[in-house]
Amino acid sequence: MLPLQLLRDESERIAQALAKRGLDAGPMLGEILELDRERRKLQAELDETLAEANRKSKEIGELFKTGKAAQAQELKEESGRLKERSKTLGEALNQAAEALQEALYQLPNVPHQSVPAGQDETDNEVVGQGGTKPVLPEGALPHWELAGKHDLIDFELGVKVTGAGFPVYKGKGARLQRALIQFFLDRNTAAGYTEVQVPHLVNADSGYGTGQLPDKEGQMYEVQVDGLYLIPTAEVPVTNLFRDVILSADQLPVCYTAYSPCFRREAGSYGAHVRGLNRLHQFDKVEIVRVEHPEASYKALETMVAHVKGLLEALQLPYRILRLCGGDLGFTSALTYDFEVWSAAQERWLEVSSVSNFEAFQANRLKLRYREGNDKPQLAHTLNGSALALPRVLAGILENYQDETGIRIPEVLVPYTGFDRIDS
RNA sequence: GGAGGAAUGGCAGAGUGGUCGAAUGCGGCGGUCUUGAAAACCGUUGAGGGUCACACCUCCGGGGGUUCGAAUCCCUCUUCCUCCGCCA
Repeated sequence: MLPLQLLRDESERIAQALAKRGLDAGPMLGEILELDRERRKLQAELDETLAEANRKSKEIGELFKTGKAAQAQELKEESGRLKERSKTLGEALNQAAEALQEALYQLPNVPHQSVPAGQDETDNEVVGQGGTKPVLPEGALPHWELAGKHDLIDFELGVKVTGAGFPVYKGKGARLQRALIQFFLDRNTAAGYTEVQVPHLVNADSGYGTGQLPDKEGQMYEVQVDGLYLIPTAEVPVTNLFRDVILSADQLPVCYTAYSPCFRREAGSYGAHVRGLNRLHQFDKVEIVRVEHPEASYKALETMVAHVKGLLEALQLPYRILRLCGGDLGFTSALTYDFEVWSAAQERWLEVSSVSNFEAFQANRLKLRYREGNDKPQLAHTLNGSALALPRVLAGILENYQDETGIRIPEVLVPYTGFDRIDS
């Protein structure tokens, strides 16, 4: 949710920037500003009425004390009329405030100036790459076949226990996955991120805080009886740790990392592109989250990008970095870099990380602020990124590291796995 | 799951119908004193809306109600504590 003050001050600029998303925000902004005026007008009227009623109440108190009951009675009647009026005004105000709130929820974040205009993922801009695509041996296999051949992952068992998209990892497959989690957490904490373990179910307030609600409701699994949602990413609980928080400026930046399973309904996505580990309903991810001073947030974003890059280079996986275009940019993000790993056997790129600056968009919903000295609290900036999402990294390792007889383990992982090859 | 108690400002803790956004202590910030620091003393110190700035309005866990008037009374929800039961 964009800060209202920003819309009042810079609606022209915002409308232009939102055009990069292919959105004609002019009418929406007009409506919002109109609702805002309406709301303030009603608020002023209500305040005036309440002020009057407050004065009357005090007078009545005085009159009773001095024994002038008859006069007090008169004032009571006037007070009653004021009460009626404030009730009506209050209802009108609530309606206006609610309409304003809803309109604000509809408005996505303003793309950063560096965001390229564009329709969809084909317009994303490649801003970096590294590693070399391997030359695979004769008879190389896609990861789901490798996983079956070496008994690393059992997709069918997952179907039996739960359904499609819930794989069962076994033996060295499970071990490799755990090694990756450990490796990522170690690297992240070494880079200054504090490890946290957070709930995997969140309440609706948290969903609103980070922007999953109200619009992306269908993406999350919901536990209706308790009003809870399974997290689609650790971003939700971790960022919500800071809901309704005022930090002092010298506490910034706050850097957290968390491992969690992620649950996504991914309704309507089936077919060849979701085979194997390409797209799952449950997967593991290690996330990094930062709360930053607004002036430092873009520098922090570059730091995060460099860090994620370091992870992929340590694993020696061929990757590329994309700057998302306006059309592909997430609703809550101002600037996003995607990291993709080359899937050698499928011959396609797989997204393994998405690093974003949300500026004050989430902070505004979260009421996450910082205070400089004794100044008024200001909205902080929030950022996050995957570091990294596990299944596609796993897929990349299996495919890229396969040789004639099996699969090698990236050197940096060997201390974590305890084995350096997978052979059957 | 059952029975009781509680929820107030950064923290602790007063306040049981009016002048209470709220005593007091601690903490924070500013100052006096000091070579400097500590101590002591003085001042200041919640958030949101609104305004050029004031005024003014709202907020004492959330929601609803009683009353001219609610932190204070009633209902309800949530959370925490104590006891009992169950349990990884």
